[in-house]
Amino acid sequence: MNYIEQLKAHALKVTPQRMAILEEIEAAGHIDVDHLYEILRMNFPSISLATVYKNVNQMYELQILEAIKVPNHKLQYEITKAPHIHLACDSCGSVMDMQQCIGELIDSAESESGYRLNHSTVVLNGLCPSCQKKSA
Amino acid sequence: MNYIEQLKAHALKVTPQRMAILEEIEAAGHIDVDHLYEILRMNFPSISLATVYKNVNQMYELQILEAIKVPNHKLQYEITKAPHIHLACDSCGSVMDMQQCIGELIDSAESESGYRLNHSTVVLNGLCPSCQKKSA
DNA sequence: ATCCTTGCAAATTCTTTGCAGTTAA
DNA sequence: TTAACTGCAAAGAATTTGCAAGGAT
Repeated sequence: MNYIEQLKAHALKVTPQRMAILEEIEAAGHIDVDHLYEILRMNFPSISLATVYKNVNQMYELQILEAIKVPNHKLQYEITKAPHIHLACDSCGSVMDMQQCIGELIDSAESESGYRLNHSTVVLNGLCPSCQKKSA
Repeated sequence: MNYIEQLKAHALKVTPQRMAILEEIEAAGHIDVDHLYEILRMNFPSISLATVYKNVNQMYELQILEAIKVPNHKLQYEITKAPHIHLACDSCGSVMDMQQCIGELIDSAESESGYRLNHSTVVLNGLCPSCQKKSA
């Protein structure tokens, strides 16, 4: 999808910093602020950490981004896409996306609760195949 | 359920501080570290913030607690119970539990992915009934 | 032209750590 | 008894803020 449209739709100006942030998060899949900053600096030496924070927070609040917490790891951000499931490894901290329809779940929760729901974060934690081998 | 048993099962000593932390989290339902500390101090003036952090982190890693992130609010902790759904209000930050079976979801995700899953955090975000009225 | 955004540095807030004394098992 | 736990204070991280200069619309 087009980030430019998305930014404009939220009345955010299309700056090179914002585009770079979105592109790097997209490329990384799931990433925390520190790591994102380190990567951005490679192609964008002048960017400041404060700018990364301001933008990530702002876009998170606008639901352009979502956040996933795994024990022992910092909050990881990703581009908001269709509702899906995250598989998170408690050992290495990696997060994998899984396409599976959770629309029904959301619909039934909404009608039962009276909440007006608009986004979701579903994280299933455990050990990824690779970490299972290591601990075996 | 019995916290004493649970602590012993994880080789954690049963201290008054730990019991108080668990009891206050239970009573609050969902609470962040700061707020928890403030409440604990009322009945436990000598408790230190460092102790709260150490214990919450430790119990989170052991999955005695789980964590929920809502935009604009600090991480909130709760006692780990049977897998269930959290309804979180992005406006007031409140979190409500909803008993609904997500065992199937977990089982199918596990068999499809090769992950060994052992806990889950399902958060559906939106506006609670009360905040819907305010914004109407 | 205007308002938003950036980058810097400082301030603040949050979290962890080391250690000596205390306590649960 | 002894290994774990607590509280304190200090250190260290993480995050936010104020403001002047620059940039997008």
